[in-house]
Amino acid sequence: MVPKATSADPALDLERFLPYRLSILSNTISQAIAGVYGERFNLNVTQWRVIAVLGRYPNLSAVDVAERTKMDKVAISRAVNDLIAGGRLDRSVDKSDRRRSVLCLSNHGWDVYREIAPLALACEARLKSSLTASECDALERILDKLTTAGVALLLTGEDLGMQIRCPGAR
Amino acid sequence: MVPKATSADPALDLERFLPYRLSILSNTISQAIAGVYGERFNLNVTQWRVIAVLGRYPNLSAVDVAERTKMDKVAISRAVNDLIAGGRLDRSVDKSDRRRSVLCLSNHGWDVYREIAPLALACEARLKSSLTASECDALERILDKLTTAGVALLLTGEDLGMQIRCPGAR
DNA sequence: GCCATATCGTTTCAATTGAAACTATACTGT
DNA sequence: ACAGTATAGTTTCAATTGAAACGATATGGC
Repeated sequence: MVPKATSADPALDLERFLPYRLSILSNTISQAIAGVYGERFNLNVTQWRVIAVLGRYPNLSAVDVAERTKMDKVAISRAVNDLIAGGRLDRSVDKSDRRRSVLCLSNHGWDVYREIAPLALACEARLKSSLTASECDALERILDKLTTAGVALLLTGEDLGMQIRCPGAR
Repeated sequence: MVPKATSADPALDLERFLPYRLSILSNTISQAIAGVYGERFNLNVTQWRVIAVLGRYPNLSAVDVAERTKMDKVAISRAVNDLIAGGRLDRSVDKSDRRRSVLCLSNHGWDVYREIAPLALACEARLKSSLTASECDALERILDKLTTAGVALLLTGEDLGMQIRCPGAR
């Protein structure tokens, strides 16, 4: 008959679990924004991010874009090729290092950027408008802190179990 | 030329863009936590979530689990079958509706749950420990508000710039 | 009872993904 | 100059994903 939380733990409730809630929130927002530009411009998330970063920082190489967007270089490679095929990106070869390509938005790409960027910012503004000004400030701080803590967890987290739990076990 | 922000927009800077930062944060944390249980228990994210929700709310059907975890029912179906194959889940048929299965953790599944749940909570605690108490409180509120706003954006957001149809299509 | 429609869970299939291998170019030390 | 190593970007291939079709069961209207 539906025991509540069987063992001694402080109840792991998925719907209150921070990592899970962040995942739901992030997916919901990404989907919403993708709905705004996806249909209209036929862009996927990776392609849009490439355009966004090149709109802000032109003349990056593919690896630069991958680092800035924190996305996989294979994904970037494919997105870049699709964008070039769609006439939204121009690629040239770096004179001083012929392995590197130099990417920048074409005129058409700039049109797309100038049309979508305000929409994206409007989405963000609408989300933030649900918060008070001080919550908005807090959010900035919190995101920075959590991201730092998350990266630390990623690097050192493997030994969480040994450190935190079960002195006798394992 | 390297224009800063070409048009009239207040500069869309990906690294400061809320939806993007949430995505990075969520991915970083998910990866970190997956590293904690993935290797040790050979579980993927979906399988772990199924175990988590069944540990908290036993005797759900597969569709119930899908709704609670907000994951795809195909993904749940596969995760459930893998977990049963691994002896971590028991399935029986609902007497009053023979389409429905009734899922609950096996003894082995409970062992896994009791071992991982504290680890997951420890991860969460470590993340939260980077925040002050009041930031922690604020985060709860903010996540609720943003999730609500995000869902609203998902449903109505298409007319942000102009009109686009179809809630739920595609 | 019988038909139409809805739901549960699985299977199929085509698209997406990423790790590893690969090509081409660059750098470093001798 | 050469060998060895490192980096940029692409291709390959196998695993993962999810939309749609599906079989089985259930429910509501008649």
